Amino acid sequence: MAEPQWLNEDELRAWYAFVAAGALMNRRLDQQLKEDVGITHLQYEILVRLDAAKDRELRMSELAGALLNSKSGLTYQITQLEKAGLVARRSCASDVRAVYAGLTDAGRSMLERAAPGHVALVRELLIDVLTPGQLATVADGLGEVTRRMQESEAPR
Amino acid sequence: MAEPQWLNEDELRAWYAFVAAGALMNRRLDQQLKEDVGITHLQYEILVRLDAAKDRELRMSELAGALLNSKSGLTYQITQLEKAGLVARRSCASDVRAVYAGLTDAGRSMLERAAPGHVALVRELLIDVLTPGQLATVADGLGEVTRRMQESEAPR
DNA sequence: CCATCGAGGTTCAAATTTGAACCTGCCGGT
DNA sequence: ACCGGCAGGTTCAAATTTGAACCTCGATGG
Repeated sequence: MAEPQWLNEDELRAWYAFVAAGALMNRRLDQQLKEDVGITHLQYEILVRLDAAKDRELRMSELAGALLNSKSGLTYQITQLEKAGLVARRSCASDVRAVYAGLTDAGRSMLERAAPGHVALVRELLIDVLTPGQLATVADGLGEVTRRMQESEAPR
Repeated sequence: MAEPQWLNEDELRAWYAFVAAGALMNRRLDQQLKEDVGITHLQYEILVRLDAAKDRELRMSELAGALLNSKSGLTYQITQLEKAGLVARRSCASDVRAVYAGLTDAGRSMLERAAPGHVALVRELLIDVLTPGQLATVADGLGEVTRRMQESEAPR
């Protein structure tokens, strides 16, 4: 069998830059959102998806698909958000099993308060650091990376 | 005050590609390493750093700096790795407070077993999906992003 | 119509992560 | 030599995450 194909120096640089940037970015965003408005990055993302959805609501499974965590994790987070009054569960008429999570007015207002600071930080930490060309490359390259991973997703 | 500067379409694409790729990648690597050799990606990274270090050992604080998690998180992981016999703690002669974590022979052997599959997956999911040019851009761009975040690290 | 399979969510226990104390012991200033 | 501050790690409780088991239905093929 062939020797494993180790990463050369450039590949290693790219790999570590990718991993480190992701981790640091997440930490920063979490921190800022927490001290700014008291929610985590994950919760913020949930609110964003709901806000963007038709009627500002989505089924749990749709949310779980868009986000990247497990079903039970989503159940937990939605419960938290519901306790905080930012989201409300509603059962589905046509399918008794299904559950919709909908953004409440408080949730919408939270989003409005959180978004400016969040976006500004994303801009400061990522967008503004890259040239437009680099940004496009990242979008294309990592977009393709993402697409492939989603396709080959081991169906759990 | 100025309207918050929202992200345009390209910026949004880049941002989401970046976030999604990071999350999916981590999930995949964790899965593979776990079912392959029974360690997490984080633990793998710890072993790698130790292996690369002089005398195959590092102080806890050095490790914590290289990795991206909290001090207590590292204590926990090192304890786990020590239970598994992959790492050994050793106290420092010159500074009683300091603790060294060193790779054991079992740890080295684990790394040798884990690395080929891990590297192959990184290659398959990221490296081989990008063109050399894209790879270089990612290394440069995200490298700079990482550097800036580390510099401006709010000293905790 | 009936048995099954599988989808949609939740629950539960176990593993992990985090942040805030908390100990010790190094160090600089007085 | 003595004190206050801080660096290096650990501990502890609380929050989160994960995966497996479970429950309830909807859809499908006989």
